[in-house]
Amino acid sequence: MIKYSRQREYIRDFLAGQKDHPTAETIYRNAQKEFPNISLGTVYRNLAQLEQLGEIKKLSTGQGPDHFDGNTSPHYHVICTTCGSVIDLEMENINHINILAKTGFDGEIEGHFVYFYGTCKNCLERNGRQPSALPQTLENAIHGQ
Amino acid sequence: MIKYSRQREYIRDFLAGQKDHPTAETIYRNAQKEFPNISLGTVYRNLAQLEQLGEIKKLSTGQGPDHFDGNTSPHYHVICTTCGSVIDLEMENINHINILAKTGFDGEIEGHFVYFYGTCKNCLERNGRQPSALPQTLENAIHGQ
DNA sequence: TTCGGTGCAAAATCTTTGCATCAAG
DNA sequence: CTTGATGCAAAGATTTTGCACCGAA
Repeated sequence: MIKYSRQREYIRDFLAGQKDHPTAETIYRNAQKEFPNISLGTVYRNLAQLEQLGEIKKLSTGQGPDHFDGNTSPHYHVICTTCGSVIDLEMENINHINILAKTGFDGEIEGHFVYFYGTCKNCLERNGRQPSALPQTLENAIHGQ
Repeated sequence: MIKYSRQREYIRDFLAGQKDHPTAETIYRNAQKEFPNISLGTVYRNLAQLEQLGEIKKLSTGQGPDHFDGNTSPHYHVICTTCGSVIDLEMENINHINILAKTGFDGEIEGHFVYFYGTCKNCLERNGRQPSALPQTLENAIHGQ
């Protein structure tokens, strides 16, 4: 049985009010303003719990720490390969790809994770719209999973 | 300038011959059969280098260690949420989703990562085709990124 | 000979966990 | 009271790195 905690409420509310997608570390540093003695462990435990409850989503970008999203409605994200930020994407749903996947898989397809890679507006402007400042690593990683 | 190394060649060849997608640890344990003193650091360094060269791909599943794929042709993967294995998927390309993404993003879309989640044939048979043995965590994570 | 690669171990990064104590129910 | 939540610190899991030595070119 789950008990109320001010720390958990803070984390939920903080995430709900953020349009970016902070990491545990960022959430922790903000929470410290209100709870000077809060620990990172508490932040991680609450994030895990909130995710279980379906009140937040964890975004694993495959580079660096996970990010967290207080918006649980279905939507996709772009990871800016220049600055690393994780940005909401308004886009029609693409659940039809599950059906495509099913035809080629001898088992059950239950869902998908999709992350787009690209360059955000800010970074485009800052870099004078160069062809692609992608690290080779990502450049190679991008097509085909 | 890159110099030849037997260790790197072994890793490349090993990956090319695997249809599953081993982790660095698994590659390491296999390499030890041929190079009893090889170190995990060497494995990681060579994997990073091979990825840079575009000769292998890194698959970040968001749970546990990264997996590596010696097949660099465009294709997608299913992660079995029961046994954790990463399985190749034959499926028509879905690059059109980049265009959908572009219309909703004020910046450049350069590519995407897609991972499907589901249950592989083996696990379905082993578990008598239960509705879904998904951990709640994944259940929540699955729809919408 | 030169300089990239290796083995080894230490460190870095990110996340989880044991435990005594605190506080919600 | 009872039991979940917290703070703290230690430990875990994964990956990276410094350094002295080895080996490819």
